[in-house]
Amino acid sequence: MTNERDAASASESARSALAAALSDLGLAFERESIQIERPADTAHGDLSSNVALVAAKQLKRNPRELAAEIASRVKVDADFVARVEIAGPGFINFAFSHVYVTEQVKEIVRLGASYGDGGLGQGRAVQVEFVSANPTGPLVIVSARAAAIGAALVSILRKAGYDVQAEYYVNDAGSQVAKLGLSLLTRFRQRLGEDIPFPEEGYPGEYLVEIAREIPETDARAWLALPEEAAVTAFGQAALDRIMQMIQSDLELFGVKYDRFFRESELYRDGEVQKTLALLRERNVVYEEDGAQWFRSAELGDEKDRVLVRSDGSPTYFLADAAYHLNKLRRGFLQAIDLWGPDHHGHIKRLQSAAHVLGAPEGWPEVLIVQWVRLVEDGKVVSMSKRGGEFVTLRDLVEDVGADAAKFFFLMRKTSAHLDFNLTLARKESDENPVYYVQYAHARISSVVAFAREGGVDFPADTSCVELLTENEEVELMRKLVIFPELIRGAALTREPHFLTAYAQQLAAEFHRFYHVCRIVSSDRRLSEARLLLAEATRIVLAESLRVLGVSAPDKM
RNA sequence: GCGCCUGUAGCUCAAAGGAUAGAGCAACGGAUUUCUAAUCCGUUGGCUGCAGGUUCGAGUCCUGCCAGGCGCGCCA
Repeated sequence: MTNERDAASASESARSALAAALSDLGLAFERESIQIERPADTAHGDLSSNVALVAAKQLKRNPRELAAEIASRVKVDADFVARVEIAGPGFINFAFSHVYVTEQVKEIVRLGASYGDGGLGQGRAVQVEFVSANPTGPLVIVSARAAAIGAALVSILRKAGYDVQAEYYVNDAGSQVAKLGLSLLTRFRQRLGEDIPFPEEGYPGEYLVEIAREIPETDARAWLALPEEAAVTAFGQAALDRIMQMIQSDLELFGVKYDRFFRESELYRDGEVQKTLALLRERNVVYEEDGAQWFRSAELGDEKDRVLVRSDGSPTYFLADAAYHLNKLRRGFLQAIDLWGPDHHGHIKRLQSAAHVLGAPEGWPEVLIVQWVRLVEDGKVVSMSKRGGEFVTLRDLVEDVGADAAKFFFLMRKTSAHLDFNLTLARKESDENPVYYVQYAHARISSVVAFAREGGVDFPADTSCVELLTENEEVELMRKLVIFPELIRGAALTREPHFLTAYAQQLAAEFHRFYHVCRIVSSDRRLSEARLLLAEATRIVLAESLRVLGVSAPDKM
């Protein structure tokens, strides 16, 4: 632990105090079953427990009276808690002491970016696999959302203390490569002036015309001379390589980084697909029917049985996917999170049941469905398909609204919910746009710090002056700062980055309020230094919130 | 037909089973001799799709409807 006195330990302190009070009253209550939560309304204090409400039911007592009795016996650590109060139907509320809150401000300034780093993960390995779009064209909008969410999850989990690997699964095997090859082959022949129709099953996008223009003519002519199947394969590989380059440069443009691009073809090359099939056979979950080999997924909770090997002997995508996940498991990822599109939700059961048969825990891997995105412009839904069979791409979006706004907007909504992306709003560089609102707060602080230094006021070596921060706006801002470690923990546990977009906006709002009411650089030197420290603590937490969301924190705007 | 996701203010969305359901935008009215007005303050706005149930307590969990999206292939 980098920070022993963070808000989590404040909760622990409150829990211990309650447990002692309960046992004082002769009530047997398991310590872990005492719930401590953070009230939605800050008027209800900083921490709250419903233990009296729960106990009252069992004891058939009046909850408020019981709460009063418990509260009167609570002995709290004054370094953490200033007041204990009864409220509502019988909640016991704790208010942080001023000492605790101001100590946290010092702590934030001392720790810098590592404030909020948590021990939740305890260094455990987690893999997050996201986007993994088929390499048959540029990344489209739903992939952009998955990229934003996946990258944010990776950062959040890392901050929460997990050893995280970000991976992209490249489907570079199977029938689509042949389709892609045939498409490029046709485009190349068209480039040579042949008047031939484009295959109906092909990928009609303009990008293949461009690739057909870019590939060296001598190479391509040599491929054309090969037998048809070999020719299609050669063109397919060429298309695949170029498209993966496009995808990687799109991701780079978006500021999303991976630790590994895992190719499906590796699984075939290393015989892992066949080995996986053999393992499933050993477990007696495979049978043959109509010349195909089936997985008994219906017995394992799926709607029906699924084909592993087709009657023509070729393995299905599902078998390869099972092999891929066995590979993940063997790489030691006891936690694996897959982000999939909503059109794949029907695959969750079959994959989890196959993985379970192969030795994974139940419910492994965790699959998060990233719901569809609709683009809205001037109040109307924008069609995602453009001329020539192309779709609005990640690159189009980034060029339109910028990577910061795109990411922030994608992360404002919970992952499982449909998202209407308001292009008109995202384009605006004004106060209506939440991402600028947050970034502006950061820039404003940087500017004020610079101003203060010019005037000879700097961060003091002796930080005890923060005790002077007693104005309402100062206290509210500090209370917002100290919950940051919990937010990281919560976002990591629920796998929901949108907690942090909401938090960043709230924190920015608290700062702006504080700034408006409390002049930072004034003739009172000690107070100026104290406020400068508070501003800096805010800047640190804002910057860190934005960093895990993948959004830049500018010093000037 | 079956399965998954969604339904909250005019719009976009929060609320990890808790207290009077909150923000932003939009609309209207205010605030600056001062460190960034891309800011702040205020007002208006709600039968949380409908009906039951579980619970001390339900927007949240369960059941049934209604509406929208997606899926239900020896495609990936």
